[in-house]
Amino acid sequence: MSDKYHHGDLRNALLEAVGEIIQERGIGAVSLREAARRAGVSHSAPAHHFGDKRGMLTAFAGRGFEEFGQRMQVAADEVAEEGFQAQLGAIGIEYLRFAVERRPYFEVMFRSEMHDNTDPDLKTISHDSFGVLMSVVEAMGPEELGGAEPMHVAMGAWSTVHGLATLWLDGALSQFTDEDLFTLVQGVFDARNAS
Amino acid sequence: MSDKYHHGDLRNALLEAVGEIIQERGIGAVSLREAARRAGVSHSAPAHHFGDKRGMLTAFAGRGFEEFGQRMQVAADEVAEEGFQAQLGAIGIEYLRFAVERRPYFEVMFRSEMHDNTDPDLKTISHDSFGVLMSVVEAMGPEELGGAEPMHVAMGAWSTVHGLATLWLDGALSQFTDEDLFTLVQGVFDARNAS
DNA sequence: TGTACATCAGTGAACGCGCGTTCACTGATGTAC
DNA sequence: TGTACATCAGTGAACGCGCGTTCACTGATGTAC
Repeated sequence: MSDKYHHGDLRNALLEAVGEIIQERGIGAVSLREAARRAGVSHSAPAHHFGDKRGMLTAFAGRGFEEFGQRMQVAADEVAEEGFQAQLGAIGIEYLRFAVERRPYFEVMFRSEMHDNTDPDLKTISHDSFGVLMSVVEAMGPEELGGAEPMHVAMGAWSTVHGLATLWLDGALSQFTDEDLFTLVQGVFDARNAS
Repeated sequence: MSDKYHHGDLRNALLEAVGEIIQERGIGAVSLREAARRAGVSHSAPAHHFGDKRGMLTAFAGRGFEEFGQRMQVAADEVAEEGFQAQLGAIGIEYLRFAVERRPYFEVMFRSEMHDNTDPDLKTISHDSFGVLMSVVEAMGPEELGGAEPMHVAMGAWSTVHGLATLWLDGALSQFTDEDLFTLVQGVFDARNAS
């Protein structure tokens, strides 16, 4: 299949290649030419599918948000009967897990100078992801919220796990091992509920 | 002074230039040549002071951590008599303020692939910055900690403000205005203490 | 006070590199008849 | 079943660009005597 003139699934192959490049050499190493090289195709082929470099990364971010949103939803649903606190915790853990397991997606998704964040599809899907968290928080009653604004509770949860994820990915937590990270987040959550 | 052969303060001028570049065109636009251009000096001059590009950014990060650490310390000291919770809050607010006001520093400091994070000076000074937060938390008694580990309390505070800062800088909170950000963080803190 | 000399800071030409983008092209595929 | 033709996917040469790094150099400064 590799010596066919038509690749057959080049768009997907290129996006896979982007993920590999980021995983192996970091986000700065992404280029149309390198993606083409990895997909075994001429350097000008990517422009056919994505227009330009930004287009390629926008498509990549879209893929990421799709998987991300699904995972958030599944995580929230799985513990739906254990209460809202359990849902918040499950979403948080899954958020971190995604950041670690799917680092290339995570980085492109949240670095808006890399993609076209005015793209309507991307706006829709990223907004939907946040909606999973918001709908959990909005379903909470005043007693569970402790009288706080739903938005503040949601932002508090989001920023905490996002902060842990970015600190981890940026190497600021190099003192901890990979497994420590998840006991750490559990400890952070517990410390919060205790105070 | 601009037509002198010796600049007199080129090292500083180059680091200033790096800050301007990031502020205006983003971290991806930093280059030795552009920094030299802005400092009004030949393109090969920066190598004299920093060795290579990574060296220049390492020096830049060092400067950032220096100012950062001082600001954290001042913020903590100013409200030292109002109790530990006030100190945590003041550090958090100052953290965000630094991220917004000194964005170029913040970005290079926390993106470890940009600089040489094995540099001993940098390790020392960044470790010291974290020490400001840790020493506040470690001075808290069991009653203020609510029985939680000091490290977990510290990481919770750090990751929350760091998450807010990075989400803000990356444009994920574009729904909020610049001022909203600080009322938001206050709301997040309050929501936490309420629950 | 003057002179010789070492040291330091900055120059400018040159190199090779990988990149994004454009464009006329060609090979393969599918569809209409 | 065969043929003509349109459409689509990928090619490869070419362009101009900014970059990091090297290196022999030159101009300015400071110090010893």
